[in-house]
Amino acid sequence: METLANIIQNLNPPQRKAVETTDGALLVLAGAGTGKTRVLTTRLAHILDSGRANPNEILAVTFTNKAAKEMAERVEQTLGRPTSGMFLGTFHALGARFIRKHAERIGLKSDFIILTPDDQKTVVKQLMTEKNIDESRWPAKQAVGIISKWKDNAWTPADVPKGEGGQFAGGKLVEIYTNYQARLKALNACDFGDLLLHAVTLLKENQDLLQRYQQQFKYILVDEYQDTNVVQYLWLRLLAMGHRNICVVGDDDQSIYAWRGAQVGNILRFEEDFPGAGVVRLEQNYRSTGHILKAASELIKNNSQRHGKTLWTQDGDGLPIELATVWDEKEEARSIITEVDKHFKGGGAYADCAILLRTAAQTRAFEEQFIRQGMPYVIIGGLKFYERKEIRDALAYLRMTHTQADDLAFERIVNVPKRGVGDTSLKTIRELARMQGVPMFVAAQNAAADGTLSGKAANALREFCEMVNQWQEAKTWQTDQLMERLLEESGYLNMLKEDKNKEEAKGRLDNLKELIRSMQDYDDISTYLEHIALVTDTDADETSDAVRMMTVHAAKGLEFDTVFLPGFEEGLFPHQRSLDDSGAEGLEEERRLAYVAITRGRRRVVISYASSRRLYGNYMPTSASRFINELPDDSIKRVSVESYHGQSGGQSGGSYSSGSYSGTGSRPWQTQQSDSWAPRKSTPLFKAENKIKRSDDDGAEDGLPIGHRVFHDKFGYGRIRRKEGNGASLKVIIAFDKAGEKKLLASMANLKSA
DNA sequence: ACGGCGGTCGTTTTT
DNA sequence: CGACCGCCGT
Repeated sequence: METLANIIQNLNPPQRKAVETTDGALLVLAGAGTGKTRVLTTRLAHILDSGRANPNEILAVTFTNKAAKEMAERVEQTLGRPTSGMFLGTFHALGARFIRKHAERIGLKSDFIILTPDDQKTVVKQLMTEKNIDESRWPAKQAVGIISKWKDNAWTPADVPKGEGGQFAGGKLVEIYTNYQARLKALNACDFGDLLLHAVTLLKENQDLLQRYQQQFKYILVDEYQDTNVVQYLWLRLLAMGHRNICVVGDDDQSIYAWRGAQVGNILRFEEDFPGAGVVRLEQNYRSTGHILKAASELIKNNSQRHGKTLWTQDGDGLPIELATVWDEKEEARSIITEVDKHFKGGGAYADCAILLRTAAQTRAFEEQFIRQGMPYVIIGGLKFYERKEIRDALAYLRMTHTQADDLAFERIVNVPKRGVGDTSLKTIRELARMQGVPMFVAAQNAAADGTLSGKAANALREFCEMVNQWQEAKTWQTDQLMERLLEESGYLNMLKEDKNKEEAKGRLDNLKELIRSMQDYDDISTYLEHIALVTDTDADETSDAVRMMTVHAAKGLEFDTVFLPGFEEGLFPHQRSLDDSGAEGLEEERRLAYVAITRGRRRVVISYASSRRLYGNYMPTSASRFINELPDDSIKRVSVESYHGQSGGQSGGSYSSGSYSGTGSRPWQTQQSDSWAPRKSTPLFKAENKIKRSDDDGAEDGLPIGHRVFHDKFGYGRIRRKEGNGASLKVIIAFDKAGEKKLLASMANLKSA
């Protein structure tokens, strides 16, 4: 067992300094792959082990649950004992914990619910409708966005500067914000922004609390400091002013959330905020090869707003960064998949490979090709589990059972499945509730009983309320069992089982099963609801051997053997919108994003760009990203995509070869249109005579025998299961190898024999 | 109450 | 091109 002293001894000098400089303010500039987590955890272990502080005197803040969890595990591992009592968690989780403890001081109850962005939109929309604000001119979503930004800036409604919000909603946005906060209080709810805003308000307005916590937290540690926004900064500052032992770790070059309120200025200004602060630079990289680091370093040098550091490695140069031009996004996807295939056939794993994209929409072209080629892939950080419709519905049932005053939950599920309670009834209930000052659930119950509402709606509501009342008596059940009962008795499961869109409904049912399974670890509803609100578990299939696909934002903090970076084109990366909205600063953020992307690669990085890309349906000509020109010639190698000619198995695709362009000093791709990447007609996969006759070709023989193997352009290979109908409306049910079972119209599906 | 049609709009999103 | 939303017709 390695002792702590040993671990510290084995750190490199700057790392050791970052661990041992425990007192005072310290800024640790930790470049990508420089052993940041190791330093953080060792530092915490060192503070505890040396008796400088007890666990409950340490505040350690991260942005993600994943980072918090990893840190907790590694501190315990290093220390050899549990660290219970330490205040370690995300800004939001710690904020929630703090607010729950002192909820009454800001007019909340400690069991307040945490609203999702979707809930926020619902509330704001209602407020805007009440004020007769034209939602087509001023979308509620945008209003939520602006209000959230105000909260990021630590502005309560009273703090919003005059003129902020401009003419939005006829200048009434601040009014809406005020009403919104009042409404949340009535709902006993906080949105994500409130978890921090209220935390700061509590400290500002309660001297006793401020003093108490300033005393308590002897040591404060902050991860990813470059991503902190104003309200997070203020919170930290308030707490740190007691002992002034604050250590922030971050990398200004990896600040990619300015558009969400993060202030790069926080990290750039740290030494002014905390005079006398020490600065440590971690620059030795343990992740990537020399070429990758050189390319990334040269790129980021083009930014002006930075502390400045240079990554280096003891290891060799490795492979140069490969640069490929392709015709369009389809060829881009095919060529990358071919490269992955080569990697796999050479004994590598699919999971070594990651495709990092500027925008989520880019996944589409890849998905189509993955399915077609039957290559396993996972999209990481797509739709969050709890953002799925069926999950939100299920949780609304749970919330309804937990608190019958949860109006948002009530509105969400009172008519799901359809019970015959429409907009009109709902509006009546909403108004009644408002007038009587009672929850909508109570208003509905009354209205159905006293005849304010009648007919079908009243009956439906009576039944619904009766059901909820019964559930409330089962509140103390195991959460998973209760959830199962709610879904069954509400008719939700039946609704899905009868859904005509079989494939989709099956997926939803699976998700609900997964939800119920995840509830087994929680024995009461409120603990579970807190968990689900603040924790996104996206790492469900981290173990599966599949190509990883995600946005660059989602890739921050991760690393892969081989990284593919498609779409390095002007307008896409850097994204036009960043340039339009934020000019030079926007460009710098895009460049940091590119820097993050490149530094994810351990051994191999492949950048590509297309000459033409489909945008909103039509093909647009594109040009190479300016970032490509900012990469050093010595560390890049031009590769071309070979053409393909009906390769075995009918798989089409391109493959890279370092042809005539390798290592040249000139930049041929800017001017040349070599025929090796000119558009080419794709080779037909099957000869015409192999093509299955369509049903309308021959009434007696449709040429689609059950059990026959077929190929479909979108879904890939599969086997015919059943048939329905005949003639022009003949449908075939095919079990695809990768895409699951689909029902297709034979005359449209363009199936080919396989 | 609710399904279907047509007009609009279209980055990134740790919590 | 497609998803989403609101409005309109039943």
